[in-house]
Amino acid sequence: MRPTTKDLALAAGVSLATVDRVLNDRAGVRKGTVEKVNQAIEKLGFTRNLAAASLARGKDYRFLFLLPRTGDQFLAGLIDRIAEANLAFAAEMIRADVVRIHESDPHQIANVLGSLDPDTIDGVAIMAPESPQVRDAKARLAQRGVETVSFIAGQTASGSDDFVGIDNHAAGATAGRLMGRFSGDRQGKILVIAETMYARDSLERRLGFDEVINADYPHLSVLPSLETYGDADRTARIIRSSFASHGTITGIYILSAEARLPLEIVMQLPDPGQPVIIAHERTPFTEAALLSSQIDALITQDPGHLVRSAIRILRARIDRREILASQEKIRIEVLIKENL
Amino acid sequence: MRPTTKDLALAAGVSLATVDRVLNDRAGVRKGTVEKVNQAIEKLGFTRNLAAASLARGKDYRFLFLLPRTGDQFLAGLIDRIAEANLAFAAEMIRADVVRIHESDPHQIANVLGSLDPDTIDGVAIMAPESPQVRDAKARLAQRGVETVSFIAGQTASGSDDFVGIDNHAAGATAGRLMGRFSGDRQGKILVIAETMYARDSLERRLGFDEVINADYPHLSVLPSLETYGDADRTARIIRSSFASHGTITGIYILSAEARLPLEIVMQLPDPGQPVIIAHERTPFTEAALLSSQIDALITQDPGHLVRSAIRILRARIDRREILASQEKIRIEVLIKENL
DNA sequence: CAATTTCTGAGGTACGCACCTCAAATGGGT
DNA sequence: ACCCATTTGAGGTGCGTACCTCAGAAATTG
Repeated sequence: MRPTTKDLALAAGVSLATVDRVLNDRAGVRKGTVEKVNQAIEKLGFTRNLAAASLARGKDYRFLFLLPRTGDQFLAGLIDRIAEANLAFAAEMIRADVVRIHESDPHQIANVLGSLDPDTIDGVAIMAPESPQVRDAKARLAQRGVETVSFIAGQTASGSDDFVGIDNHAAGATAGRLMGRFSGDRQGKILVIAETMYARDSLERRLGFDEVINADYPHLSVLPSLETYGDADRTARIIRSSFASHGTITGIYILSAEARLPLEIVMQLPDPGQPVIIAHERTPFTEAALLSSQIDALITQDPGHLVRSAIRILRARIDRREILASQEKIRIEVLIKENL
Repeated sequence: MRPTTKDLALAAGVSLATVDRVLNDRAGVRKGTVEKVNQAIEKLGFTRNLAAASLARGKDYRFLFLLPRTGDQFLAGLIDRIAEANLAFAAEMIRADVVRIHESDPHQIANVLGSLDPDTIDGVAIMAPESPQVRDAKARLAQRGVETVSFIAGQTASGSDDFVGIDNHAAGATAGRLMGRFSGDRQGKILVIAETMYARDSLERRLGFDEVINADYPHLSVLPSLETYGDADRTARIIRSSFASHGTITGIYILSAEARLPLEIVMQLPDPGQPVIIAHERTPFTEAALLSSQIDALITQDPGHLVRSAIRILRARIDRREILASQEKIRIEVLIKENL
C-alpha cells in the first residue's frame, strides 16, 4: 500500500496538520520540523495521491487555443486533435476550446488576449506570429495569472518551454538535406514556395534549407521564395511564370503548413520535368500525394502531440509542477512513402 | 460546474444507487431505467470524475516490463525511460518494474510469466520473440486476470492492440528507400548485418528492405544477412571477410536495435569506401555517428513513447476503457543529421 | 390473489487530501 | 520565571465516486 499523509505524520512524529503545512508550503512551521517531515517523505517514498489531491482541491483547467481564422487541411487536423484531446483529458478536469483570430492582425489578437477572464480561463496556446502587441498582452495575462504558450508559430527564445513546436531552422535544414541527397548529381534550380515570408517560421525554414544546400550541394541553386498569400490565382500565376522563365527546375520545396494549393498547381503543370518535391505537414492531401509518389518527402510535426503537449505544459505550469521534458520535445519527422 | 452523479440522479428521477449501478454496469436495473439514466448522461454531458473514481476505488496499477538480459545502449535507454515513466505516472497510481529474461529461452520466460501473482501484478509488457510457450503462458495469464502486451518484439496480428512497437516490414522498407535514394546511381552491393535472423522482427525488416531495393534499385544487390550473435570477435571476422571477398560495398544496413558493435568495426576498416550506412535506433553511439556523418540515416522508434504507450494500453484494458488510438501508434522515425 | 423473485431507493462509509478553526504547547527573550 | 509570539495539535468539512446493506416497491409466477 502506498503511504498516505497519515503514515507520514506518524513517521515524522507530527500531526496531520503539520504534514499538510509542509506538503503545501504553508507558513508557520519551524525549519527543523519541516526537515523531519521531509525525511519521512524520503524514507517512506511518499507521493501525493494526485487523484485525491485534485479531488480535494476541486480544480478544473480551462484552456484556449487561439488559431488562425484562415487555413486549410492542416488547421482542420489541428482542430480535430483538440477535440480529441478534450475527450482524452476530460477525466483530468481539463477542457480546451478554440478561438479563431486574424493571425496577421496583432491588434485584434492582443484585444482577444486582453479580454480573457482569469476566472474562466487558466491558460492559452497562441498560434500567431510574434509581435510587440502580442508580447505585451501575454505579459499582462501572466500578471493576471493566466499561463500562455506560443503554439507552432511565433517561438521566442529557443530552448524555452514557452514554445510548443519544432525547431524551424532544423526543419528547413532537414528538407535541404533530403533535397540534396534525393537530387543525385542533377544540376538545376530549386523553387521555394511559401504562403508568406512575413512569418518567422518561414524565414527560419528557408534559412536552414539554404544553409545545407549552399554548403553541400553547390550544383543546386535555390530561387527566391515565391509567396502565395494563400490566393489560388496568384499562386497559379507565379508558379507558372517561374517554370516558364527559369530553365530546368529540379526541386520544389513548399515550406508552409498548407501545401495543397501550390501542390495542386504544380501537379497540373504541362511539363514539370521530374522535380524532387518536399513539403511540410501531413494532411489527407499530402499523404495521398506521397503515396502516389507525386511528392518525395514530407517534413512533419505530429498535431496530436502538439496539442497534448501544449495542454500538459500549461497544466504543469499552473500546478507549478515539472514537466517530463523528453515527452514534450516535438520531433521533426521525416515521412516518405514507406513510413507513412 | 461539471454535473455530478447527484445531478444525474435528480435529472433521471432515480436514486444515486441506481445511477451508480448503471454507470458501473452492475446488474439489477431495468432496461427502461438504464435508458433514462443514459439519456440524463447525454443531456447533462456527464463525465465521470476520474479523480474521484480512482480515489473511491483505491486501485493502483502494478506493471512489469520483461526485458532481455543481454543488450547494449538501446536497452539501457529503454530502462531509463521506464524509470522516467515511473515518475510521470506516479500521480496516477501506476508503478512499473523491470524483470530481465533470457530472450532466447521461451521456457524460462513462460516460467516467469507463470509465477506472476495476479494480486501483485496487473499487467506485463513482454519483449521477447514469439513462441508457443510464451503464447500459452500469456493465455493463462489472461485467464487469471493479468493483462499482457507484446513489446517491441514478437508482434502477432498486425493492427491488433496487443503489440506496442513499429511495423517492422515498413521500417525495413523505409531503410530500403533511403538506401536506394541516398546511393544515387552508384552500382554495388549492400551488406546487411543483424544480431540474429531468428527473430521475426529482423526477418520482416529484411523483407521490407529487399522489396524496395529489388523493385526500384536494380543496380544494387543485397547480400545475405550477416549474423553477429552479439559477439565482438565473430562480428569483426565476418564483416572483414565480407569486405574482402565482395567487391565494392556501397551500402550497409544494420537492422538490429544494437548497432554499436558492428558500426565500430565498420568504422575501423582500413578502406571501407564511402558506403551509405543506415542503422536502427537512437543511442548515444548512433547519435554521435550520425552527427559526425559516419552514418547517413537512422530508422528509430521513440523508447519513451513505447514505454508510456505500453503502460497506457495496459491500464486502459484493465479499466475496460478505450484508448486514444492516434496517441498509441508508434511512428517509424527517420533521423538524419539535421533533425536529430 | 398470494407468494416469489427481481428491481429500486435511501442511506451510510470509505478513499486521500486540502483547507479551515481554535486551542494548546513550545521556545525565546527578558 | 514570566510573557508573548510562534509553532503545533486536534478535529472538522468537503470533494465525487464506489460499494455495501437493508428495506420497500414492482413485476412475475403459479
